[in-house]
Amino acid sequence: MANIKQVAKEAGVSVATVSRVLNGQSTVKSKTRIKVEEAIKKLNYEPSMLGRNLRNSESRLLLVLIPKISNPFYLEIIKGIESTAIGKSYNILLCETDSNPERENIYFDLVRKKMADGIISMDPAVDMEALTKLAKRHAIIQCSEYAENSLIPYVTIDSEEAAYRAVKHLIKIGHTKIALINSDEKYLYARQRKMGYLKALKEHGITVNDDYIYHTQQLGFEYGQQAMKKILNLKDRPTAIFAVSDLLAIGALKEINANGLHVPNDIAIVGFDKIDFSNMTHPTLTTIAQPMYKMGKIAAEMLINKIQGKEVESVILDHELVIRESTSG
Amino acid sequence: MANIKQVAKEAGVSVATVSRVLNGQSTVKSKTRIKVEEAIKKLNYEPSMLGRNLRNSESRLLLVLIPKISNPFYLEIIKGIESTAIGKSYNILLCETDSNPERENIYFDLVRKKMADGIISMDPAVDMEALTKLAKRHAIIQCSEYAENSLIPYVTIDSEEAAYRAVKHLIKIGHTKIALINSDEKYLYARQRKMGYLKALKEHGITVNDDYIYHTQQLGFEYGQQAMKKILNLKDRPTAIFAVSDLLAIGALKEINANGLHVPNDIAIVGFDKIDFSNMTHPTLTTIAQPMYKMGKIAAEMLINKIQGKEVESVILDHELVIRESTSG
DNA sequence: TTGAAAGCGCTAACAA
DNA sequence: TTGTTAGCGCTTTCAA
Repeated sequence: MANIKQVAKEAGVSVATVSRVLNGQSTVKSKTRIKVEEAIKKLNYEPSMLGRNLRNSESRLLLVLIPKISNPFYLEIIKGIESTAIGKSYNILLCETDSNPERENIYFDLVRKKMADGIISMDPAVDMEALTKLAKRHAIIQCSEYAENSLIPYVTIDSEEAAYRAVKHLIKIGHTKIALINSDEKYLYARQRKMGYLKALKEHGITVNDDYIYHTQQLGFEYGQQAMKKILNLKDRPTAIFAVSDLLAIGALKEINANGLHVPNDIAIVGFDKIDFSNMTHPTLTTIAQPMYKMGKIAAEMLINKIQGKEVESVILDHELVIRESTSG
Repeated sequence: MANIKQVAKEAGVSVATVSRVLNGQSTVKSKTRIKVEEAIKKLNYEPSMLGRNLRNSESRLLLVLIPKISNPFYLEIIKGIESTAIGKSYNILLCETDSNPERENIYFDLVRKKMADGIISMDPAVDMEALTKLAKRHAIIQCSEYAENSLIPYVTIDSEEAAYRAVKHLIKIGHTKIALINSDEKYLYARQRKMGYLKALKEHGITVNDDYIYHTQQLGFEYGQQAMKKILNLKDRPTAIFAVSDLLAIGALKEINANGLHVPNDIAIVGFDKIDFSNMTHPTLTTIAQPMYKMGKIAAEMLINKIQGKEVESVILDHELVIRESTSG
């Protein structure tokens, strides 16, 4: 395969001139430019990113860390990241961490070894200590998930407020016995969403029933199903469920259906995330919509700015309650 | 950040020796090795892939082309690819083509520009002409989707046989009025699955009813829903549906449920792919399971072999009919 | 407007 | 067992 030297020779110019043409510099006489372009065409030349990247000391690759690629919540965010990245000549490396520090470290290594220029972390289980350390020498942004008091910039929504609105909606339509299917409270978003839940109950004078609060180890249908199984076994069964993720809500819904109960008449459900599938369940799921595409877009812009050495500020985006069949007969 | 030269100086050896230690060559005296390792630790040195990649003329990046990242069918395949790739010190670049030749071309460029060492294509809509041309100079493997008579190696299942079995199952449980929700027949797998459908009907002396055959533009819930809407409007309604993708089947199921009909009593459904969701629907979905993880694993192995200049042979894997509630009262 | 030359960080051939 | 050195393909400084 041809290299820049051969093109230069073919065009009868120096490699510097070829490089200038490649990079669209205006200091090249158009006659020379044409000669070079013809040589490029003739030799079927494609500039190698390997040489360019070494010279520029960059890889033009962005790492995106997610815990589970199977969680559809991340899909739109990733799209937002990618389209922004591509627009600025970056590509993204999608990394599933499985919330496993070892796998995480493999990906961190990619940055340390200059194989990637920066990281967008969406893993709530990320090793914050390691991440913070890495952030001293490398560009890192947190997206959706973040750590309080962290110096790493983030883009997210107000989870507490969103949960508060979701639960308030359930109260407004007449429910007082409202269960919470939460994920592990070691995650900030889980704590925040619980706060919102408690705030709504308190505001309406509803006593908190500890039997109504469940935690799952992971986000996934099965976990929602399991939690719902226990809830259905309660003597004093709740009439509404707030799940902190659509996946959990869908699992819960599945279990309710399987027991011959009716949603929303017997039990109403609210989820969180507005994944595509939440509109395919029977009944469709009331849920909280996050501006996922926008979030991804902003995260990518923040990261690229950071890579370029600019100052970057954290951002909190709006959310929206989407009322569908699972809370309205 | 430290480079190899500084490490060499610190350790009092040459860069060649440092490189040898880095690459685990056994020709280094252990005393020297220790000196070098200490220097590496002291300077917090991380070898740069940029230099190494240029020198080795490789990027150690594999491109994986999929049409839609939102189709869960690809998830397990991707996992299979990635774990195999990581095991051999490759990373993967997941590329959503949207079946758009322009986006495709952006990704092809990555290979041309040596930013990636090879491609696993899973896009049925890929521009085969462009792909074949690219395959002359670069390593390419087709996974799941492939072109007949193409010289590019592939790993896949026997789609016709799988469809045949699915439809035969419906016939065996008593159905004769069986509709087909197919995707666009410009795709090979769509033609093959239709062949299987026809073969099963023919074998049992069932006349083909053209009103029972539908094509969708894309794979997605909505398209299955739309097709089902039309089917439900038929005067002589079928009693069973074979959809060539779980996504279509789930959309169809949604529409049937929404019309107050019962699956499988009123209408039975078989899908294809055994995506996770197919076990979360109400009722759960009978479907064809493909060995997705294995398929991904093999594709990655084939590609890496190809990159290393080895000969590679196409592979056809087994599938399995998974009978669940949507075809058994 | 163009060219010569240095150098990004690494590996490997060759020599010692 | 180790060192010297060329060179992978590119960009950019400096000089002309």
